[in-house]
Amino acid sequence: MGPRVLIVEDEEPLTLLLRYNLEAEGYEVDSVGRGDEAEIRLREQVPDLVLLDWMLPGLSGIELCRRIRIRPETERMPIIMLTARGEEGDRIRGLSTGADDYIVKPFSVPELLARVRALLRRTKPTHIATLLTAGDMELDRETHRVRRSNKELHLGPTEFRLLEFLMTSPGRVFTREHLLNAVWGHDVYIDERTVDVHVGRLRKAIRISHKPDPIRTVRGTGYSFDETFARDE
Amino acid sequence: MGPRVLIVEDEEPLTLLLRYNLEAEGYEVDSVGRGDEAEIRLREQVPDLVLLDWMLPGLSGIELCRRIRIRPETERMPIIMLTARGEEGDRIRGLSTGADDYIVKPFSVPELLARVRALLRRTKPTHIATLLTAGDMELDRETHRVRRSNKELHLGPTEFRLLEFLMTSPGRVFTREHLLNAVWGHDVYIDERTVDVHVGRLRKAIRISHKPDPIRTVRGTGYSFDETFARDE
DNA sequence: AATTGGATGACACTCACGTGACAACGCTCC
DNA sequence: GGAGCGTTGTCACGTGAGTGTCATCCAATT
Repeated sequence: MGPRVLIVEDEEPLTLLLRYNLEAEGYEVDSVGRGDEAEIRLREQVPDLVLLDWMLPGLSGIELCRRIRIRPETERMPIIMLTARGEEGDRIRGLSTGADDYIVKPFSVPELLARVRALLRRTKPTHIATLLTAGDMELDRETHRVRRSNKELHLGPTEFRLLEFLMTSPGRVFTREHLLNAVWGHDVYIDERTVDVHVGRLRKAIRISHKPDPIRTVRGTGYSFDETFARDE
Repeated sequence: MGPRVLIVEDEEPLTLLLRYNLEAEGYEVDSVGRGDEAEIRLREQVPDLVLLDWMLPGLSGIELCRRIRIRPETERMPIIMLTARGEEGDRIRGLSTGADDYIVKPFSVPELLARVRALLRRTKPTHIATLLTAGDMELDRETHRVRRSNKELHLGPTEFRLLEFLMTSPGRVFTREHLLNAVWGHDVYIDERTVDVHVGRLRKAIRISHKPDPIRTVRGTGYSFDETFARDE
């Protein structure tokens, strides 16, 4: 059983997105929509990490954070704050209240997952795959390096996250909408065709002469990392 | 007993189409035609998912959605909005009063079912078949791949949906009208003969020498995926 | 044989995807 | 500060796969 994560967030779609991706990574996910509910839940069970929204009904994130730190059982439990853009000043207050990390909405899924992993590595050194590999491709989350046939490749940040996300579910086809949510952020307004462009750039970046293209276009639907790619080697 | 789905839709034929196909997938289906009725029904029983039309008599979909999110019992219940073309796009996503997903009419049945499955996978991880298989044929919904005798086949989007739909109810005969509704969309105006052409293309695409044709023509009625096909192997 | 309904090849047309170009932005380094 | 560089989102354009319709041919049914 993986590490337990509690999501405290009132925005339902965001909660689902997070839950889905965390579970896909092997976490045990629980979630509540209100600050006071969260407090009760935390009395029942202490998770390994909490994702805490800044603005909450019932009990504000910052206040909840303070209370968590007071109780001895939850004193050292890692907390990641989710803050909306524009609350810049609040960041510092959030951290000073005792959050271990914060992340600004909108954020990409890989970015969040990276922070979760980073925090859990400190407290719960359960081994979580840091190296994604398929065929002659290798993606190291920790060092942010991508190799193909032991040749180092240069990818932009977005291309890296895109490849990272695709490689976590080889074979699975994602719509452009899904990719925008996962790679760019959960409520950014970006043209869907932009995904095409980045896929194109990614393809170009990982292209090696006489080697097959690992990214598959599914006409009318979206893209996927070709799961047969490794076998074709 | 499968997951329970509530349909809130005033267009009777569409309701029937949805009910029919959802039940074929093993869902427990209930339906109401008015927004205010839906609210009452939801007080009696909370389903696992709601399909909600945007425009409704009695109480608009958007208002109903808001109210659903207010009540604690239905706060986290997945909602899929059915919207007419023209109100589409990011507006709804932005305006979204809490729907988890939306789908634009006209939509195909496989498309809708895919979204229903996706949402229920998160909240109710009851195992739902992602792989359709019959004889030497294999259709993977997740990777969008079709194999026959372990040989990868190439199908266009429409052919894929057509085969997917036929394979979910092996042996059952569908009229052209039914197929148009299910595969193309519930109110597209397309010549019925077009179905013939696509069936022909599908047949050609899945043809392998000396293997039987899995698609059966029922003269005067329509087509079906041959349920004896698997046994003929 | 006549009639009805289905199969199929041809064709025009649409539309989704790939790609190069470009402006805006944020960096770093003088 | 300003110049240079890399990255990003959008657009325009070209191309080819996919789609719908039709005419013709073929098979089944009467």
